[in-house]
Amino acid sequence: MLTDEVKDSFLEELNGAQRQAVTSNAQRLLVLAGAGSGKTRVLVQRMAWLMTEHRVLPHQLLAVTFTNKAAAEMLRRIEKITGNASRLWVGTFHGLSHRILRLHAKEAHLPENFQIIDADDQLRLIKRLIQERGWDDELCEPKRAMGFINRQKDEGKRAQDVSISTLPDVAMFTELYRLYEQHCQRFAIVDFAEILLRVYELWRQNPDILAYYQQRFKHILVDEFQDTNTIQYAWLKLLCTQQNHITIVGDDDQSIYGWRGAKIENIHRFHKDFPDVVTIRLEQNYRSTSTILAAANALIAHNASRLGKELWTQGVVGEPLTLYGAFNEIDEARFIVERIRAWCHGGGSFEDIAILYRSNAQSRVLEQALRQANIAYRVYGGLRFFDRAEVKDVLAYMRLLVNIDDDTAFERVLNLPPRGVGERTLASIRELAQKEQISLYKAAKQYFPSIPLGRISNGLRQFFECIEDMLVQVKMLPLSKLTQHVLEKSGLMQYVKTQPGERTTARVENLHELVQAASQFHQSYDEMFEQTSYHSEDTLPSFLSEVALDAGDREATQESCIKLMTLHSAKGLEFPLVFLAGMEDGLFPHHRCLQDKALLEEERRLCYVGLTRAMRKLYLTYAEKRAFAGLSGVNRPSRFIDEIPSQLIEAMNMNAKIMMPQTSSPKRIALNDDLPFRLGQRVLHQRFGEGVIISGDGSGETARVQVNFANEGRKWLVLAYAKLEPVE
DNA sequence: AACCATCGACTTTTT
DNA sequence: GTCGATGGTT
Repeated sequence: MLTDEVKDSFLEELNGAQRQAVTSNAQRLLVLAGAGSGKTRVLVQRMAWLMTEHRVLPHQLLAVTFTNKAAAEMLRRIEKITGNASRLWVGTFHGLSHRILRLHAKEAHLPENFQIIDADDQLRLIKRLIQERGWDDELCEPKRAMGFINRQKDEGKRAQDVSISTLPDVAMFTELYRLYEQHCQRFAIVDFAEILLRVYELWRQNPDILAYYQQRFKHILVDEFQDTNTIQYAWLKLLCTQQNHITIVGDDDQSIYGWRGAKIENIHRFHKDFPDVVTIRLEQNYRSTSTILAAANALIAHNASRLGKELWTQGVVGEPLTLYGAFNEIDEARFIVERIRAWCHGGGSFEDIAILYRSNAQSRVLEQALRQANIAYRVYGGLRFFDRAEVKDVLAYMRLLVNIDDDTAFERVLNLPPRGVGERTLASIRELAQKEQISLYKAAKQYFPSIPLGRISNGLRQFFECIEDMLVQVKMLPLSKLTQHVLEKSGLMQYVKTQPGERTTARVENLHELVQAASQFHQSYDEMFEQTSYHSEDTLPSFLSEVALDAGDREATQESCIKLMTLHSAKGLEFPLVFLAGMEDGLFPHHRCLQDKALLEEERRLCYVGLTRAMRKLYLTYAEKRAFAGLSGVNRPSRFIDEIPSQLIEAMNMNAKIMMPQTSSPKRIALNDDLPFRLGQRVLHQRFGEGVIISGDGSGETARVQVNFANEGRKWLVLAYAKLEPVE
């Protein structure tokens, strides 16, 4: 445990508010932790404090995070302080819920071998169900259907709970939801949202099980509380009793996941549900210069609905923010490269630097410029390891070995590598499966004898032989050997090697990496259960679950390179030098958010997150003209720039004379003050109806605007001819 | 059944 | 500009 010496030293290093938060005896504690205020540290130390001062045992603590990365980091730090955290429950909502489902599979009405499917597989399944139901996927768009189903689940609703609606879409989606529920239940598959909903229902229906967890967890701690959705809140609330304690940590100003169901209101709800909440604000920032904080504070002050919080620092004033208005996106990239060079000339290093942007598509031009300048960079947030197609293919074979009724896995690998069993054959198998109400694999087996000898029958036999051989090997080989075997026996490795394309090497490497991952998992599994598993029967199901719930951030931490990522993925990180690129109305704030006050406030919070990533120096850049999505548009600098006090910003115009072609100067006049139109303006057109101006071009008689019409889509209109009327 | 060309769409992302 | 889906061709 903790020595007194260590204990004293860690309390000494805390400021007043932090110490209060660490040592509070409140039963319901809310810590409003601003960016860079030492939030994780407080959480970790509070847990250490509880374990020492209040003799709370490790297994009586529950710590919930949103990402595996955050959970791993927290665990690492607790272990470092206390030396023993093995029985501590630290994990994501999904990870913890999954653990509970495995422990109580029977009571949760799930078979032991249930498997988790990811969003990709979920979409495939939904597509298939739409087809089977005989609906047109133009009418019943799979993506929207999936969104609907997941939204219902996130709200805690089953198909039967969805209120009857006269809207045709809702009725259709609800019916699909019911079919989807049936399918998943019958074939033992569980999607991400289901994991949480199942545990919630398990607790509701089994008071004894709930009571066990309520009594066991004396202290519950939740990180990033502003990102909880309805079901997560309900999940937590069930665990809370008069006897146990809960600490929630969050920052309403950094809530940027409203679009996927996160509810800031949960913080208010917490106050309502627990009248005795003690609130502590962590407002001292240890990250940024006071100039950067002043900018961030001023920006976020424009949001109406806030709990209120203002960051301050004892640190230096630092340099002003630098604003650069580029002629176009290429010029913007060039400017950034030039500033990176200057930074490194001044003794800075590449790893200090991050370029942040609103949408992934912006990275391309930046990457080009960086490559040209020979600057090492890494783009974050691409496809994650376990999402790579070739990796998922192998995993699909392995999923079939655990659950032969896993239709999604079956469909994925039936003809992979190609063995002559195509769409037609699959359709026949599907038909039989639906008629007999059996899984695709069983249907295929049944269907097989009726096929005339030939290419198709050969291919199918080959497939069966392959699967049956693997089913035997599961009982013989350890996990890594089995993975290797699946790679060879399926012919996937061979196939990937012979496929043309530049990515061949990377794909082969990924497959080797997967064997490596399996081997690692195997080892840690054996360590955990103090045994040696000679075959994969036990380890494979856990491996697959782990893989499904873990994005696999196994990227080698690059040496010295600059980082490119979206503002969303930058949350929680910090960099000495930050560029916020693409500060243009329409891009950031995104044009889809311009109309709606709540959405605009979320964009502003996103900007706040961006600003507060910077420790020492912050650049804001925008491009007057940007080629985006194939067409070029003229943009106004982001309104967020106007919301930062101008004395904090220094405008910089590099080589303005050379780089700005003459055509660029009168451009913005068309959309400026003298005309009744501006970007984001709602307008009415006689024929096309109502729409929103999304960009403009030219001036005077040739001035034209691009309007996004509700019914007609995007159109370019010359102002002189199209009689547009502004709409309030 | 497998491959290639053309068309259109296009925030943000974890589990 | 790039990815994915679709449709026609071999």
